[in-house]
Amino acid sequence: MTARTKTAQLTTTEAAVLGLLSQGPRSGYDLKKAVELSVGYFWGPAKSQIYAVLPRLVEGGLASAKKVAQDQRPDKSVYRLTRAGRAALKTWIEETPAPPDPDRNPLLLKVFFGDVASPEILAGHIRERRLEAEELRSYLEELEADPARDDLYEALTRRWGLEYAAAVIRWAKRAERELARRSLS
Amino acid sequence: MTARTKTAQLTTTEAAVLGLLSQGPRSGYDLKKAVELSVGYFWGPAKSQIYAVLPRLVEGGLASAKKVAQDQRPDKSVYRLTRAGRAALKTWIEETPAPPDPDRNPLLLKVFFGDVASPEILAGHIRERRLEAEELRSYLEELEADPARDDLYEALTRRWGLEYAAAVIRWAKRAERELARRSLS
DNA sequence: TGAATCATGTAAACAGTTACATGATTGG
DNA sequence: CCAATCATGTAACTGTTTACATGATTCA
Repeated sequence: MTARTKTAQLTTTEAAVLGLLSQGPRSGYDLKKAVELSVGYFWGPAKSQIYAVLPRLVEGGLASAKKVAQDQRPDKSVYRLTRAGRAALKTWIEETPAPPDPDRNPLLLKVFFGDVASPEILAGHIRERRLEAEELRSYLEELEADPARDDLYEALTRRWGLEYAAAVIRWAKRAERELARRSLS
Repeated sequence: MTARTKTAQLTTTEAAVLGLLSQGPRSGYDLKKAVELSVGYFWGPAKSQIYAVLPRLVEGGLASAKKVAQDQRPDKSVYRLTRAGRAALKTWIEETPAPPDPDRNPLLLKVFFGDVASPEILAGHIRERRLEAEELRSYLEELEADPARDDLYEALTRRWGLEYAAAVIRWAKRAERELARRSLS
């Protein structure tokens, strides 16, 4: 009675890996790269976890592994999505409830208790967050210009990123201004 | 050589609890309530964790505990921020780097791999996220109307919430529209 | 020569959640 | 009478991260 992995639902990272495998077979190493280039800004697991997840998927029949010998490169294992894997991904997308958002936001916690600290330093943290958002924005705008990427679902995620970045930037600018005023008085 | 807790830096939940204690002494139970009414929408630890954190803070000298006997109510322990606690909170706010944002967003992962699933169901998930955001918005707008709450730092966090909610709503409306179109074809 | 890339993993720790446990008092 | 509130905690688990480990090859 080795029933177990059967209906056990996926972790988010497992789902992310299945999702990436749905775009084609990849090794753990490839997956790590693929994460950085696509879902990285809203889902970025450590590489050790990718390697931990893969055998679990194989065990559950959601992916298959094939050892590929290479010369002048270390051997690698290439993983491929199975039909069961695709079905599991579909179920995860459709049925697993996504936790409500906004979730945990440590920066906001700093702001909320900001009167305990120096307004200048706090403004510095906010400024850094704004710079990050500005970088994200230009990265996403570059992607947007690329005509190879006009898939609806990619566009939707990208536009969330842009919407989010715009919100951060607008908020941060105002907050920086007001904290600067507070510093003076 | 029992050096240990000294410079060990705070977890985010510890910082959150110290922050709430900076507003006055409270019991674990009070803290749980206070979380819900203030930082709850961007930091909401389980009550079991609040109870776990409190003795740790006392051990580290960041808070002090006093048992209060009550009649017709269970006894309680009331915690008070110490001077060291306030200093630790300040250090956390000023020096602990906040992880970059956007962070983990499972809904976005669903959208990104959306072509594996049904557009109607996906649109449903997005709609739910929008409804959550609309609720958050009206909650925060209510707070904004309350003249007792015109503290700068509270206002800054509240405005982030409003900015965020607006971004979600705008994004979701468009996404829902486009997915509906996709469903038809 | 030395850093970066390719390639895979293990071990230990960590922050946090869920479920479980108990029991009195108040208010509808 | 029953649900909610008051009040505190433990035990088990989960998902994830960080640090450690190894070693070949390519390129500046």
